[in-house]
Amino acid sequence: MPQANPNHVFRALADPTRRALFEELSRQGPQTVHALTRYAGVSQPAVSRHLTVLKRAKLVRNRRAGRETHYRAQPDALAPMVDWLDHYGAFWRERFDRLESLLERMEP
Amino acid sequence: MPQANPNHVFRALADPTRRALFEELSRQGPQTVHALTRYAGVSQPAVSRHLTVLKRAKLVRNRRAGRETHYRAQPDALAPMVDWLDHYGAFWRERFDRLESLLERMEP
DNA sequence: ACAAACCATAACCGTTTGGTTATGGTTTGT
DNA sequence: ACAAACCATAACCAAACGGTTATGGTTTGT
Repeated sequence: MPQANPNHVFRALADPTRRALFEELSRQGPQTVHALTRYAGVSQPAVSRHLTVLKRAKLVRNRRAGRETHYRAQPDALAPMVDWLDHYGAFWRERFDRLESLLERMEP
Repeated sequence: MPQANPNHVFRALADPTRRALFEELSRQGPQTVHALTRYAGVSQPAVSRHLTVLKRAKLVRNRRAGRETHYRAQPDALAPMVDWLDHYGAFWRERFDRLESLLERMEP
């Protein structure tokens, strides 16, 4: 499974409304566009286009079911961002390395 | 030390040129605007403004030394992004939880 | 069969963004 | 003292963004 363009991921999550949509899908599970529209506080077309952007970043998947479309979060698409932080965020790297070294001492 | 606005962090890192600047500072250490301009491939004023955006997100700090300004990466400002991923990225959370549970079994 | 519900796309609009050149202030080197 | 170097800010511009209303295509319910 080819990783999504990191650029797409970073760009998609730069907008607070899109982050909120992704968060909602992560917490509450799959939902229709209608439900997400009620949640988001912007118009339905706006939600649709935000979802399109998230989809291009592979952060969500959709499944058509009759007249409604169900969207679900695809959290493993965050991998490029995690990798980036892993690489360039010393704060994070430290925290991770500490655990990993413990892990290695545990299972040599 | 109050965490930077998560919005600022996400927005700042959404631009590839700004990410490149932050990466360069992370890898090579502090550098002047001049050096960063040679690296970035855009004009000096453009670099200056990108650095201002990164600074608002607290991702970089600057120190004036005579006529030059030295910028350095401030990786712990990535914390809001790490926290967010920790919360909403199942992929990531799994990886982390697995290590943490091992850690707990080690040090009860 | 028909009206209503659901969703995506189009068309439009003001604002933000990311780039440029121009300029000016401070500091350095000669 | 003066020219050059370094940097930030201003002014400007095209493109991208995020929102809206309008519209049309499917699907559902009566």
